[in-house]
Amino acid sequence: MSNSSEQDAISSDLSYIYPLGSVLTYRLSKLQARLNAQAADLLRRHGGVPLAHWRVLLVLSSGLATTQKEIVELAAFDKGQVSRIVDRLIEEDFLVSESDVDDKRIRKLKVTPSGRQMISRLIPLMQQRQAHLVGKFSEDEKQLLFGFLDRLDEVSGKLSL
Amino acid sequence: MSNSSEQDAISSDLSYIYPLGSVLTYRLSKLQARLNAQAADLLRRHGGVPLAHWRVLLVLSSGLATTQKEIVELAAFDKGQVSRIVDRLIEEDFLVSESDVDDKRIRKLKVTPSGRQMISRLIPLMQQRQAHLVGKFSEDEKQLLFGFLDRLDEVSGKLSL
DNA sequence: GTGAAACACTTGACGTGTCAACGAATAACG
DNA sequence: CGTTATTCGTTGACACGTCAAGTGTTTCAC
Repeated sequence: MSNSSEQDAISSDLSYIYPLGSVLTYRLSKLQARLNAQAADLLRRHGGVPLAHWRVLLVLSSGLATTQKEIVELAAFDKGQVSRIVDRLIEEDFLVSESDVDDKRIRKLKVTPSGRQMISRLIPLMQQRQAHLVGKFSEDEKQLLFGFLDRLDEVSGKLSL
Repeated sequence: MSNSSEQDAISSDLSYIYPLGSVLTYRLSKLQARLNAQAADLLRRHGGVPLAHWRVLLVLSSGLATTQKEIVELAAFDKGQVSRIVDRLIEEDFLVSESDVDDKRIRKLKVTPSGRQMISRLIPLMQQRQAHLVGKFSEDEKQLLFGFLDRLDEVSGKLSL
């Protein structure tokens, strides 16, 4: 039943990570996974699109972005991913694109009626979900939570270790 | 400059999501991405393995798991992913497996000296990182933060919408 | 025993996310 | 002007994550 001394040394070094539930990054990772699954499930069951497609469509439909660059800036998505997702959304007739008159690099994007219809159908659900998620938090608690997230954002940059 | 009335209707429905930074799931998603990138970068720069491989290796090296099933249960990873990662770790000589004598379905896993050496080298870094992340939080704040995460876990299950 | 169910793991398919190299077009500078 | 730099977008490569179907093994009920 005895480990080698080598193994013992490592085990004791590691003891601090157990239970895993007390490691922040682990907790966040799991929570995130569950929230994504919840959203994806909701979208799928209601005949919607994959989650990432939904997020792109949502930004576009808001009117705050009409090009891929703007989507990338607004939502901090990867431009490669956005490029591919836009392709898919066009194939599925949720978007159309036309090249800009002044700048031929740019694809001007527009939500089609079909896309708009789907968004209208799903938005109430997503609103209900948001309410469900933060509904039990008081204003003060929300403030506190977002403050914590801000502080974690600050230390989540490059490390010089 | 005027949108169609259809589009206006949707835009106003969506107005609540801007700025995106105030949407919880968006904030968590971005934070998570940054934290993962930070960890992955740290591991890569120090000649380590990909993040998911590291997590599997860490659980195994703790001695709390010796089979894939146990890893999956302890860390809530996907069993398919674990299967593939274990394959890779064996190829790279960080693990060895032998089939259980009593139950031929089971792969008993053991960290090799080579794997153990890499873990020992990286653990201090990862500890420093954890300290960096939560270092500026007081005990009370940590308590509060984890409490919030617990409450979010509770509402992140299946929705019947 | 023998067949059905449960189990440990594998595999395939797909979606998500990141990075880096690249092409085409435009902007900036001499 | 024309060269150089920058920008918008595309593409390839890979890691990560989830789900479901499939394989072989053991367990359990009968």
